[in-house]
Amino acid sequence: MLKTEEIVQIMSKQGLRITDQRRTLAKLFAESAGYLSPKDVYEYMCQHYSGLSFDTVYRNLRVMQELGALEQIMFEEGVKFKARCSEDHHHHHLICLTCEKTYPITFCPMKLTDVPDQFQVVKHKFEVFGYCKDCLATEAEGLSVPSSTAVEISK
Amino acid sequence: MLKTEEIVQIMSKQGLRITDQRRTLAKLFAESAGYLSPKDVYEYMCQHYSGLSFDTVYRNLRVMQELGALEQIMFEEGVKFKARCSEDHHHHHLICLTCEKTYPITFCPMKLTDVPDQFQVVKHKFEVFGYCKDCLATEAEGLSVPSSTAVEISK
DNA sequence: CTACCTGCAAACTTTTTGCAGTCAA
DNA sequence: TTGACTGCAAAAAGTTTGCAGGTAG
Repeated sequence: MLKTEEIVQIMSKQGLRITDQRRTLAKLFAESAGYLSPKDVYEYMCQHYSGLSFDTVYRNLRVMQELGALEQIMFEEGVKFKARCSEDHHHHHLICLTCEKTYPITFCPMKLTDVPDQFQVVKHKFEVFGYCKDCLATEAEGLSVPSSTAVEISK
Repeated sequence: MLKTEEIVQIMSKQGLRITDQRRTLAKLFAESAGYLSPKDVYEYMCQHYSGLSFDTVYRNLRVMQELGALEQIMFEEGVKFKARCSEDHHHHHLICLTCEKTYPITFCPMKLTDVPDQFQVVKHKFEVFGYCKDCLATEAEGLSVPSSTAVEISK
């Protein structure tokens, strides 16, 4: 996953101004293991910026995604974002259903897939969902609090 | 893909009343090769029922999905629906980006995937996107009209 | 200094809910 | 006949846009 400074660099190099808010956004995503919904982001950012408005969050999420700093994924519950993977080689993900943290899978099934009759492949998606070791352990302990996707970040 | 009567049966057996509108819905999905958004469905149904309201479409889509007659998938552009696959064995899909028609892939990569360290797999998704033979042919002919997802259905 | 960024307000899209009349079984 | 289904209206939720003042570079 990208580090705070890498995300800031991406924005800076593309001509974006690095405001306090955008730096905090970069830090939030750099230190979040899982996916964040616009609402998650808004609620987190509100703790640091009192007069924050939802539209600015949307604008920044969109810009950061268009610049390639963030990845956008559709879940059943709606859109979510996380920092782009820093690994440059093609890979897939295991995704924990509890904490939404992702783990890389190097294996790509595409090479082994028999594509029928003149179908021209453009892209593919291979995602594995389940429960990660940590969340299973937490559950086993009988703790009712799942590890949250939100993170504590010192501003 | 399920046939009209199969969809109607599913609804009927679960205690739903088979209204004219629901039968038409069943027929629409049975004869549609691709995915349909709520809007697509609404616009199609409007041609047959003048006073149709959007909320009824939503209600019926939700009910049919909960009964297992329809599959619901999130695309970048939003939710879409199509009739459940009638094949009973596990499979995946090639999805055409133009007409959104799907083609089955029997190969499942899950068996070959090395899952790390105590990750408990619950489900997986493997989808291949591209252009199908028909749409490629249409494009090659220089025709600007992509084969629509909507279908002509005699009421 | 200047163009970009932000908050505010409002519009817009998508989806859900309550209610009363209508209709399938 | 009766409970489920539908249309209408309105609300709720999610997202986008225009504008005027503020700020990074």
